[in-house]
Amino acid sequence: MPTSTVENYLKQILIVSLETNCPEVPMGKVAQGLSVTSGTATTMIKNLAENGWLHYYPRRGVRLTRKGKALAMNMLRRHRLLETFLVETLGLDWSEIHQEAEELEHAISEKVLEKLDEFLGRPRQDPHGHPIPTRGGVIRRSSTQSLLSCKAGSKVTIESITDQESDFLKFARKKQLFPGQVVSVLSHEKLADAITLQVGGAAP
Amino acid sequence: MPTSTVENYLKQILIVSLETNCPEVPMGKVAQGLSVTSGTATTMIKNLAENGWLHYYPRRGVRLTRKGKALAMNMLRRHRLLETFLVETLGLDWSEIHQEAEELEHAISEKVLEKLDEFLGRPRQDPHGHPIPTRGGVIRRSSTQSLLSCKAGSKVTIESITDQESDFLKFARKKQLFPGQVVSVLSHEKLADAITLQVGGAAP
DNA sequence: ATGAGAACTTTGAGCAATCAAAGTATATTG
DNA sequence: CAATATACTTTGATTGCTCAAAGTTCTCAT
Repeated sequence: MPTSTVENYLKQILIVSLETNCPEVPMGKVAQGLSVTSGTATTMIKNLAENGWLHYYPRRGVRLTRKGKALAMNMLRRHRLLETFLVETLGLDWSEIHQEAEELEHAISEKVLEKLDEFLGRPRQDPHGHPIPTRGGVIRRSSTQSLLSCKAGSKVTIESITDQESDFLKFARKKQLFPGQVVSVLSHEKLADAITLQVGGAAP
Repeated sequence: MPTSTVENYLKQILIVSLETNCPEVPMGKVAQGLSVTSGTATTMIKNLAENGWLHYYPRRGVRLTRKGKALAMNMLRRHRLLETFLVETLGLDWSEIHQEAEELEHAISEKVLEKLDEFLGRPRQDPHGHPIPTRGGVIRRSSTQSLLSCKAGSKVTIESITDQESDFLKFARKKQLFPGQVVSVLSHEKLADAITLQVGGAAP
């Protein structure tokens, strides 16, 4: 039985590799994403490599094995199903579910998870718009692109919100930025790493 | 924040003190109930005493402080609400919910617990017939007595099933022993620590 | 009241996860 | 190419929880 620490490391690595579209993840991203010192990450990663969860390429990074990826996908499934449950069934706020699911995902058994999936009607997406992996660990590759890479003047539909930070989510909700919403890209401020949007279907 | 180990120790002590109707619980019961060696229990208990969760009377036992009892009651509430959810909402089997709730109870936040309570319609009892403590930590003192203490010939209603062991619960269900069921006590076999029952409302 | 056994405590050790700080390799840049 | 900055690893220590085994205290029956 992997500890919940193991589960967290593997999930974090999977998330980064999905985000960057690259299976090899640098140590820095691991440590940062888990809020541990880089020394801690190195020690832990060597341990995970010894147990066959991933390959470790010193000073380069880390890559999940088949076994490691399977577990990480399962964690993502747990997390996203739980988030769906918390919003759909219990009516919790969009901005507060991430932390809750983060805890529960380590405690829920496969059996309860399946019942929950059934109860929720086997949803495909979580409340953020992210795809929920199947029991077999398959995830629908989404063809989304970052808003930052959309040309000024284009009109797009928000598919998902990647940032899970509570304050950002509150901001997003206040500005009516959620999955399904249509926005127009007015202009880019490359220097400020920002863009200006117009929300809703109206022309710019 | 208490660790889940702390939560488990306190809950176990509360359960024994409720069962025996005595606030002071001997070390042996603690170690046994948690499946740890007696040495481990001693070490841990001293630590809990230092942190104000309980009073420790060496070679005599242990007694929860107000603070300790509050947390323990809260754990019982979590456990029983979760069991109710697992049976009522997800349709899990009576005999398998204890272990599931045992894990989840440490991961669920106060906020989610309240939403769950609301969702379930603020139930008073769990599927075993045990009372669910209120948010304030109050428990309805049940006036039940053990079947073993019922006179032969008497006819009683089962209020709750105390033993949570999965095999016993399967047996109980097969024999139709569940909360609400009416049984007649036919005879006592004191030596075998057993009784003979007739199930259902029919006269003996 | 004493000696055996039960119940409990102490001691020494290990494991998993963490940090701070010192050390090493690699990349960047003048 | 050398100097420096960045990224990563090593080392030594700590914390929380656990066990096995040795030691202590208490109880109770003879």
